[in-house]
Amino acid sequence: MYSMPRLKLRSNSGSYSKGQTRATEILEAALDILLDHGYQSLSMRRIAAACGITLGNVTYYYPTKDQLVRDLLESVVQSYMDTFDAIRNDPTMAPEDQFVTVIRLLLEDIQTKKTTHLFPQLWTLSNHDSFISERVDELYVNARQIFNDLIPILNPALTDHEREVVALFVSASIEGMTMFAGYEKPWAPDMPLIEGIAAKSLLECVKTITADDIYRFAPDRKGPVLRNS
Amino acid sequence: MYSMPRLKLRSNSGSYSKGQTRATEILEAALDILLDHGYQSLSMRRIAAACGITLGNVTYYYPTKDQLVRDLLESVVQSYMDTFDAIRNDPTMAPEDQFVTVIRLLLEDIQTKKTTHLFPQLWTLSNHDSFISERVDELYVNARQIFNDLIPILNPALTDHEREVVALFVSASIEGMTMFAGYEKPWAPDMPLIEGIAAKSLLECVKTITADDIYRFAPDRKGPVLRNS
Amino acid sequence: MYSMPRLKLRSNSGSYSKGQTRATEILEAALDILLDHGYQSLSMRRIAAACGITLGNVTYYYPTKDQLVRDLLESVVQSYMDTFDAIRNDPTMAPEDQFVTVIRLLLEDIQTKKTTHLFPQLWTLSNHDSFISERVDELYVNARQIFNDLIPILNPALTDHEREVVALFVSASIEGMTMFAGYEKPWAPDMPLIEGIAAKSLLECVKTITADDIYRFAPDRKGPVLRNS
Amino acid sequence: MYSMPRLKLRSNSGSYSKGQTRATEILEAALDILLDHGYQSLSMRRIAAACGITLGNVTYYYPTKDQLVRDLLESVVQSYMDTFDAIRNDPTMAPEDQFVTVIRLLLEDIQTKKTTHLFPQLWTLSNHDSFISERVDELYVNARQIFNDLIPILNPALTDHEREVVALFVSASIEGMTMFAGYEKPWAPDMPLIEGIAAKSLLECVKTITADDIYRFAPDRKGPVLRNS
DNA sequence: AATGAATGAGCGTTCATTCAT
DNA sequence: TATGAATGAACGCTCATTCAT
Repeated sequence: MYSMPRLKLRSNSGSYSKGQTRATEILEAALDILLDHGYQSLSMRRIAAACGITLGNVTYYYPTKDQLVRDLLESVVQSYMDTFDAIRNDPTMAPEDQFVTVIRLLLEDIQTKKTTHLFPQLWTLSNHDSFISERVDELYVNARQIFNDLIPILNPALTDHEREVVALFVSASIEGMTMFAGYEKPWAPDMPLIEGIAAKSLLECVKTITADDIYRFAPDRKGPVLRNS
Repeated sequence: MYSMPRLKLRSNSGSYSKGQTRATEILEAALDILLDHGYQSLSMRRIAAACGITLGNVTYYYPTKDQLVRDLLESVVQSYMDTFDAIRNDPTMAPEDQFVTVIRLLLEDIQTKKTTHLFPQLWTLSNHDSFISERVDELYVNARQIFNDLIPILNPALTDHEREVVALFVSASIEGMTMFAGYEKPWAPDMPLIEGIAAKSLLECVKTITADDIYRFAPDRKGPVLRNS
Repeated sequence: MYSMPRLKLRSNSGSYSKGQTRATEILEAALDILLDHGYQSLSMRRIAAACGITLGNVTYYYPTKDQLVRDLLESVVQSYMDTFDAIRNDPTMAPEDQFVTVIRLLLEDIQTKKTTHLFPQLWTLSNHDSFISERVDELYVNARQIFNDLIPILNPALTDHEREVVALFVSASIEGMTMFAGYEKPWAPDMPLIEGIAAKSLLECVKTITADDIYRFAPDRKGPVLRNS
Repeated sequence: MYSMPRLKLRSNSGSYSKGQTRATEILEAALDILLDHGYQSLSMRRIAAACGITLGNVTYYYPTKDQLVRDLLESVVQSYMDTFDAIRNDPTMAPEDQFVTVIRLLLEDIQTKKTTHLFPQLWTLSNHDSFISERVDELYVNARQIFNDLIPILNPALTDHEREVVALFVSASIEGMTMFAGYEKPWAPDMPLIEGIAAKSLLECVKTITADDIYRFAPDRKGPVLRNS
C-alpha cells in the first residue's frame, strides 16, 4: 500500500554523515513530541532529552527553534507529497476507481495518529505563521492535484476554475473528517460507513455537477437564498 | 441574520456588577488574543495588559489559567450552541430549503475570523486535553442536531445510525472548508461557488443515498475495493 | 488536671462583642493552620478561608499579618503562662513530689500536638524576630519560676545564680524532649520511661548538686577538661 | 579540636571542576541565608544574588528548590555525622572522661551560630516534611551512638532498651540547651556553669540509674504519681 | 462589620539562546 | 561534534496590603 514515511529529508547528496543522522534523529524526536504531547510541549530541552543528547548539541544542528520547526515541517510536508505523487502516478485503475481509491486512502490516512495529530496543528500554526501557511498550502495544492487530474475526465464540461473548486470541495470534505473520525476520535469505528458515504457522494458530485447547479445554489446577495426552489 | 455573539457568559447574577463586567472583559481580551495571536500567546500577563489591569487582578477573577481557559471555552461553546438552537427552531422554511440554508450559514460562519481562528485551535487542543475534547464534542453534537432532524424527512429510508453518520459527513464536509476558505484563506473569494457545490452535493447526498450505496462503496477487507465497478 | 487552654486573649473587659468573637475565631484558625501546616502555610487568605470569611474582613481585624502573628503569639504565650501559674500555686504537695509532678506535667504537655508543633516554630522565629524572642523568653522565665521556687527548698546551699542555672538546666532538659518524644515522634511510646529517667535524674541533680560539682566539671580554658578525675 | 565543616558534599568526581565549584557555592550561599535570615527567606533568587549569578544559573544546578534543599540538608547532616564519627573514634580517654568530653563538645557546638540557627529550623521543618524528618532522625541516631557505646560500660546493668532511652535523655537534655544558651542567647554567658551541671548530672544519671529507679518514677496510670515517696 | 476589587512584589519554574571549551 | 555553563525573559501563581463601598 501507500505507506507514509514519517519524514522525508532533503538529503544533501548521498553522504550519510554522522551529522545528517543526528539531524534526522532530532527531527524524528521533535515529531514524536509534537504528535504525542502537542506543539506546546515541543521544547529544545525536551527534544534533547528524547534524543539522549545535550541541549547544546541540539542547538549545534538547529541554532534556533524556528529553524528546527521549519525543517521539521518541510520534511513532513515532503513525506506527504511523495505519497500523493505515488498515488497519482499509479496507472493501474480506471478513473472512477482511482477517484474512489484515493478518497479511501486519504480517509484511512487521517486515521493515523500522525495525521490526526499533525494536521490540526498545522492548520492552527498556519493562522499565525506565514511560512507554515505557505508550506501547508503547497502541500494541499499537491494533494488536490490528483483530483484536478481526474475530474476533467469524469466531468469534462466544467471550466478549469469550476473544476478546481470542485477539487477543493472534495479534498476539504475529506480533511474535515480528521477531527471526527481520526485516530482515537469518537467516529473512528464508523469509518467504513464514512468511506462509503464519501465515496458515493463525492463521486456522484464530481460526475454530475454542472455550472448551472453551482450557480443555482450559489448565493445571490440581492435575491432569495434559494432562487428556484 | 443569525449573528454569533462572541461570548455567552453564565450570568452570575452579580450584585456587584463591576466584577461581572471585569470578568467578561477578561474573557473578551483572552478571546481576542487567542484569535489574533494563538493559544501560545495566551498568557495571564498578556490578558492583563490587554485589559489594562494588573496580573494580580486577573488572578482575582480566574485563580488559575486553567479556570480562565475553561470558562472561556464554555462561553464560546455556548455562544455557538445558542446560534445552532436558533437556526434549528426557525420554522419558516421547507426542509430542503432549511437544509441548504443551514449549509450556507455554516459556510458563511467559517469565514469569520473568530471561527476560522478558533476552531483549528480547538481541534488541536482537543488532541491533548480531555476537558476541551469533551466540550468540543458537545458542541458538534449540538451542531449536527439540525441535520439529524432534517435528514429523516429528506430520506426516511435510512436507519438511525446511517442517518447519524450521514449527518456527520455533511457537518464534517463543511468544517473541512475552514482551513481553505475561511477568513483570509486563499479560497475565501470562491466561497459562493463552494456554497453552490456544497449545497447541491450534500443535498443530493442526503436525499438519494441508500444503505445499498453506503455498503457498496464501503470497504470490505476481504473483497476488492470496488465490488461492483 | 492542668489543661492548657488553646488561647488566652487579653479580653477587653467582659464585653464579648461580635468583634471580640471574630478576632478570637481568626486567631484560633491561625493557630490551627500553624499547627497543622506550619508557619510557611500561614497566610491571610488561608486564615480567611478557614474562618469562612473574606480576606478583607481579616485585615479589618488585623491590618497586617505581623499584627496578627503578634496577637496570636501573645495569646498563646499567655495560655501557657496561666497554666504554669496554676501549677505553681497548687499547694497540695510536698516539694519533692511537686518537683516530680511538674516534670511530668511538662513532659506530658510536650506530647500534645500543640506544644510539639508550636514550640520548635517559636524557637525558629525567635532567631530572627526580636519581638517573638522577647515573648518566648518571658514565657520561659515564667515556666522556670516554679523550679526557682522549689530548688531553694530542695537544695538551700546554692547561690541565687547557681540555682537559676540549675533551674534552666532542668527546664531545658525537658524542652529538649519535644523533638524526640513529642506528638507522633519516634520516642513518644517511651515517654513513661523518659519520665522516670527525667524525674529521678533531675530530682537527684537539684538535691545533690554543689557549687563544687558545678565548678569541678565546668571547663577551665587553662587547665585540663576534667581537673579532678 | 573537632571542627564542624560547614558542608560535606558528595563529591561528583567532576571532570568539569567549575560546575562542582558552583554547585558548592550555591549550597554555601543557601546555608548562609538559612542561618542569617531563616528558611522563609531562602529563595532561589536570593541564593542567586548571594552567589552573584543569575536565577537561571541556579536552576541549572538545582532544577527545583526541593532538590537544592535536599542536597543542602544531606550535606549539612553529613558534616555533623562526620564530626560525631570522629569524636566516637577518638580512643584516647577513659569512658567517664570521654562521656564528659562529648557533653562539653556538644554544648559548645550548640553555641555556634550554625547549630543554634540551623537545628530549630530542622526541628520545625521535620514536623511537616517527612524527608527532612528522616534525615534529622538519622542524624540523631548517629549523634546518640557514642552515648550508646559508653553507657553500657558505665552502667552494665541496663537492658538495651533502657540504655537507649537513657542515651536519648542525655542527648535531648543537651539539645534542649540550644534555644537558651546557644549563639547570642541570654544564657550563653553561663555556658561554663551549664556544662558543669550537665556533666555532673548526666554522668551521675548514667552511672547510677537502675531499672528500679526508672520504673519507680515512671507514671502508673492506676496508682498515685509518686508510688514510694 | 464586612465585602469585593485591585495592586505590586515576589515566588519557583521553564525556556530559547549564546558561547567557551 | 558535542558538552557544560550561563543569561535573561517569560510564565503561572501566591501573597500582604490598600481601599471604596
